[in-house]
Amino acid sequence: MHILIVEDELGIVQFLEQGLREEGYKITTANDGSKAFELTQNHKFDLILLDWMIPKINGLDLCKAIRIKDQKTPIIFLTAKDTVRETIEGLKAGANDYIKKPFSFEELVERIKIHFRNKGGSEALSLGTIKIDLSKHIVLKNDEEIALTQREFELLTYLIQNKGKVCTRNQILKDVWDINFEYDTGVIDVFMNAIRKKLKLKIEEDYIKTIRSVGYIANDL
Amino acid sequence: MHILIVEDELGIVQFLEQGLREEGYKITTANDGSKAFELTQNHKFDLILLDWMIPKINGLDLCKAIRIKDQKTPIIFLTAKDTVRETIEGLKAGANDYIKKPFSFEELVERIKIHFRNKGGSEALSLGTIKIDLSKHIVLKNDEEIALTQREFELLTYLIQNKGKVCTRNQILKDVWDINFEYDTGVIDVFMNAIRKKLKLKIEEDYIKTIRSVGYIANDL
DNA sequence: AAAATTAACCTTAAGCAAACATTAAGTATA
DNA sequence: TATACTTAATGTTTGCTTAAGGTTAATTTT
Repeated sequence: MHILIVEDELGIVQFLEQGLREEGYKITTANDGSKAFELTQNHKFDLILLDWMIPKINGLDLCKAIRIKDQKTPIIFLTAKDTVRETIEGLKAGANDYIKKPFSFEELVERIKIHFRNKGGSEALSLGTIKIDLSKHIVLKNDEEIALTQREFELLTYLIQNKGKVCTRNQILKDVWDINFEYDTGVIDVFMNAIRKKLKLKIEEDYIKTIRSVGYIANDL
Repeated sequence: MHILIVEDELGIVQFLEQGLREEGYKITTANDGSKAFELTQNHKFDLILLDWMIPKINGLDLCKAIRIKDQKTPIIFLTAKDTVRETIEGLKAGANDYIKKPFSFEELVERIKIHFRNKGGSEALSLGTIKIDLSKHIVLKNDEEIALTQREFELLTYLIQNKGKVCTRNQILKDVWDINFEYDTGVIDVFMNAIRKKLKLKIEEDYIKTIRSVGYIANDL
């Protein structure tokens, strides 16, 4: 889960960054509005924490600007102003939630979790005619359900989440199997075989391509 | 659509009032139980948001009092995390739903819409031929009443409220048992077994499906 | 350039461990 | 003290991993 923190006060940034890192989130920070906007146009975040008062572009305008292209990513406002009017402005501009300074760290984490809970990973992953619904935990090919085991599901999801990028065998072992050391095993091959078989993907088809002596890559055609 | 907000904390009242006004609802507020009761006797509301802890009359008694004359108007409890267990009392007392603090504004609006969507009585949860009446605390299968214990009821309700979404074992432990740490226990299995047995759900039937090494999912067929 | 060699990958099947189902006994609760 | 909840023990199923043999592709040798 990748969170963007947009805040200019260094103390708060460090506090949030360190704390949220410990919670297991990947963090990127921006200390002014224009830098933040640039980041949002080139990267995908799972959630944005946005201070109301930031240099160059104010939080409200930044929120509106982000929402032009992206209606989905949850935006939570951090603000010292506790007047209701501005809350509403923020919500109208497309923010999803609002938290008043000073806030407890626990409170913030709770709020963040709420937003991830609702999302439930409902973003639909796809690869050609293959669709993955994470919240239902099903895989469809041409709208027909394909039963995969847990590991098969995880591996396929991983490849599709990294669509267009080569996944090396070591990366796969690390991210799917949690094996962080050099280890010669054939599991990946076995599972790739199972996935291709169940999804009826011929090897010469390029949806999932073998990169010999490197790894695998998933690609729409 | 006219909503009554019963809450004593001014900040929350204002936040809710303005936010819901923006959503197009007509809003009336009351900051204590007796004032709220008076309002309900002289006006008709389409929905009531009710804090658990309010001055003069507590939320639970107020709920009961309202239900003497009026069985229809949806009542949603706003409740702090650590009183969820008591909220079940609230549901028995005639509330239709509850929402845990802290909640996101979005989440609240979603819940409100759900109640307006299926208006025409208390919200009936269902799964195939299984029906749950939250206000009566009753489970029916093919119109025949099935006696469930409290925990069984809560677990089944939870699964059906999240129909179509996978409920992980950790989520279930957290939301039904309020166990927020990693803990190896077999309770879930025992209760799933009891529910399936009492409702005569065969494992190979997909109303409640086991997702191995993830959790369970409820589904209409 | 063809054949032989090697290395990486594909495929299959069997053993084994983990996850789940089920039952019963112990513990808490109302 | 009876009912419901939890833990523990046992049985069952599922699927992960290993291992072994077959295939393909790249490299080296002839």
